[in-house]
Amino acid sequence: MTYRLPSLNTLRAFEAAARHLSFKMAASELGVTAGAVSQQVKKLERSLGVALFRRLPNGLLLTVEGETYLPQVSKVFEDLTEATEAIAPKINGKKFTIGISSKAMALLPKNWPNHCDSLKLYVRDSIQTTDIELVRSNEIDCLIRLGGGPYGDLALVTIPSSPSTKEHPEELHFICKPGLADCRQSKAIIEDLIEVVPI
Amino acid sequence: MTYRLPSLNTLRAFEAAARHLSFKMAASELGVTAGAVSQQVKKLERSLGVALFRRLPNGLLLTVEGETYLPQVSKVFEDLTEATEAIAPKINGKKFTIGISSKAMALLPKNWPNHCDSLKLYVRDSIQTTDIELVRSNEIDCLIRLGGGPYGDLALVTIPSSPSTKEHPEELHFICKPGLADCRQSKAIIEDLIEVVPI
DNA sequence: CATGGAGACTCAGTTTTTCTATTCCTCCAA
DNA sequence: TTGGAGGAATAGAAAAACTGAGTCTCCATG
Repeated sequence: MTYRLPSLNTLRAFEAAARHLSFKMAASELGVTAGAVSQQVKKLERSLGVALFRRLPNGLLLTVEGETYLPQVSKVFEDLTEATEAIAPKINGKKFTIGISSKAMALLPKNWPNHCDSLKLYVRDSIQTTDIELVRSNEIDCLIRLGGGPYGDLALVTIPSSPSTKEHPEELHFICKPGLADCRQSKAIIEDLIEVVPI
Repeated sequence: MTYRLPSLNTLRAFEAAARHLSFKMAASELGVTAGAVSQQVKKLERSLGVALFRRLPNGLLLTVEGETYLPQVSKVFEDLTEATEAIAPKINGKKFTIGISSKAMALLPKNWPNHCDSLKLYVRDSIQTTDIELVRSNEIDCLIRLGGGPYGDLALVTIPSSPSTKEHPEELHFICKPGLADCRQSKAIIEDLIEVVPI
């Protein structure tokens, strides 16, 4: 069976843009510029012969076709993610790697994190402050540390914790590339941290 | 939700190669060279960190992972094809376009083909013999004519019919690009022709 | 044993695609 | 009216994909 399909990579641009209803946000998720997303979506629309977005002055809206297409494309990506993770020991060259500072580690239960295997996590502890560079260079996927910043264009999720005084807010920071902020692993880790960190 | 996926276009190479258990045949289906397929598959395997094929001296075999992966990837392509055809008035710029010569048309029932809408067929009749060039240039997707040839690297399916004498074998020829030979539309048309042509 | 064919691999070089960076435009809100 | 936000368009740069030629191994044939 041969399939007549649009260029599959343009579908990623569409899916992200449709989810966010914004080329800019989709671009940030995918780690490219908004122009690139715009071009990819346009290419897809041209090859399908149908408009997927309505470009309004104040943002994007899906057309009927886009509205129909989006959930199906998302579903396909979910299925594919699941199938891929089931057979692949590493995606993009490695497991999801967590860098964590000693101080942050001390705040967490001894056996944290619990779900290393099922989520394919790999923990590198005793990461130094300067190591947000490791995030930028893709050496690690995310960094968990106490406070600090700024982190430039990296995504930051703050997990509140006590005892924290105004002077020394001991908040955990979860830092990663924007495109990874809400992938399965990130979300699982963040949820877990919220649960596990002493309030 | 962000998805950590391999390059989607490498999946097409894998899927075709796995279905045929041959890089060469996959290449022909995709309209590229075998080297290109080999490289794409290798890239996929590297990014997943797992071998999908066992390269035996006398051909290819899937590994356990490949065996697991194939049906899921195929399923995804099917779903995507369906979703895409549902919203797209044209894939790759147009409906599936049939060119048909006057003589061939005369051989067929008046209202042929019946399934134009559901299969998104578009029929251009009175095509000339020389118009296999229209197939090469993607102007039409397939050509239906009486006998003739040779067609070079194009795919040919012969539909036998009578009355045909040794001297003037009135066989219908279905000609298309190799990559389109067994797509949904081609298969439906060919089946239909076999049914409809007087024996 | 040659020997020739088939199919996969490699690698350099080219072509094609994709991305960036900049500039422009429109709309909206202050 | 002005500034900001977001999308569109463009040229040029960067990256990815493809080709084509040569190599290798295995197998079938004579």
